[in-house]
Amino acid sequence: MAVTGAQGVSRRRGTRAAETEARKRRLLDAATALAADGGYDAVQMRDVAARAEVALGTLYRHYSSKDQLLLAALAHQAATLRERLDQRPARGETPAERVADVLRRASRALERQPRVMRAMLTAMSAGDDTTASAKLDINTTLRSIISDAVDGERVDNLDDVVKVLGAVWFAELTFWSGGFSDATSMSDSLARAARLLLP
Amino acid sequence: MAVTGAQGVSRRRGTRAAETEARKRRLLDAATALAADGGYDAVQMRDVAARAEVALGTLYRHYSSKDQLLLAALAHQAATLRERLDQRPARGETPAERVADVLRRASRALERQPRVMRAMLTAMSAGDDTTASAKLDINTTLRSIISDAVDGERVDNLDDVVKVLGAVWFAELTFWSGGFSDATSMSDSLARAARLLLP
DNA sequence: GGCAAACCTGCAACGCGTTCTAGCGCTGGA
DNA sequence: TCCAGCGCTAGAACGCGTTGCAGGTTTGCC
Repeated sequence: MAVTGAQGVSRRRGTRAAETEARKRRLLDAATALAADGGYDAVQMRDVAARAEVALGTLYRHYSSKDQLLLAALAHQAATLRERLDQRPARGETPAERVADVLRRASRALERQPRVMRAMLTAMSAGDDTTASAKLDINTTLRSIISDAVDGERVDNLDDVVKVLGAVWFAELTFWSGGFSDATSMSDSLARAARLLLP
Repeated sequence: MAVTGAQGVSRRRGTRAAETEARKRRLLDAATALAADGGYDAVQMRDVAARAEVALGTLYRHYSSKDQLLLAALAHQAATLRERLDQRPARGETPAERVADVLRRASRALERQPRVMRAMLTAMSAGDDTTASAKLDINTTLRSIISDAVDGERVDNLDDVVKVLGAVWFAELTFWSGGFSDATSMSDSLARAARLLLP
């Protein structure tokens, strides 16, 4: 009687490794769905596991903490964003305009699912050492999005500029997620910063 | 027998209101001391209360959550920093140099008690709505420190520049506290940002 | 076929933030 | 002078992240 649920269901579905992948996917989906409803607090590990039809221990086998779980989901979102932006490159004459355009589009995506992103950002800014590499990864993706938008033109100190813009982006996201600043003023700040730093 | 501890001790110390203030102070001190030893995790509400010789309920009466407590401690530190900087104004010929100088000094202070500041930053970036005003407050103090350093000189878009520098500062602090970037590279990034943005 | 290792499941248990209860003493106003 | 109410204390209790345990099943290697 012990083993019925997931394994029974997926008995004929594929290889063991594929099932494991599917389980991890379900876990990320479940976390995202719960975050969409009630934000960070609503992402409760027992619920995530239940919704993904997976045992709690298995959840912890794949994602060693709640923050790791949410960061993995965030990394997935960031990658998706990057792909979408790759397909429709930024518009604008100058680098500053293009960067502002990209960041504005990104902000628009946030507004659609504010709770989700807030939950993930909460995980992002938790000061846990063990999540450092996940965070670095996400940060790299964000920077690459910016530097793609600058594109073509030669810009002095490009790396530094991108770093500063990445920092501003991150800070604005955190402020927004902390509740004092709406998405509009977030885009505005980013656009202003881009104008200050880029031709 | 129930009421002996704190009240007994402070029986002759002062007015009721003064005792309350003293208790709040002890709570902040206890939180800071525990943070100095073991960081965020070591700041356990029961321990804070015990060390301050105050009942747990009283701790919660004054600071309605662990994050509020740490943010109050952080606000106190920020105010102290500001005073110290007021007494010894920033050095440097240009605004950029002065800003870099101030931020470097601030970073130095962090290195002295890294765990404390990391614990407080963890609280700062937790996405809790109820702490928004405390965070805003701290942010205002940090910005005022920057804009004092720019001083005198007329700078275009001063407000925007200060906002960007504040954002970079915050982001760098978070990265540092997250474990990937040491205090030195934090000052460097800040100096570079100042140079990009200021004459 | 046999066996160890890797994965899962269900479930109990622990730690710590937070809340709640009951009771006591001081203080300020009627 | 008496009493309402606030601020405090001790301590129990609740919720949720996290860990541990005792099985079962699958897979890869001999």
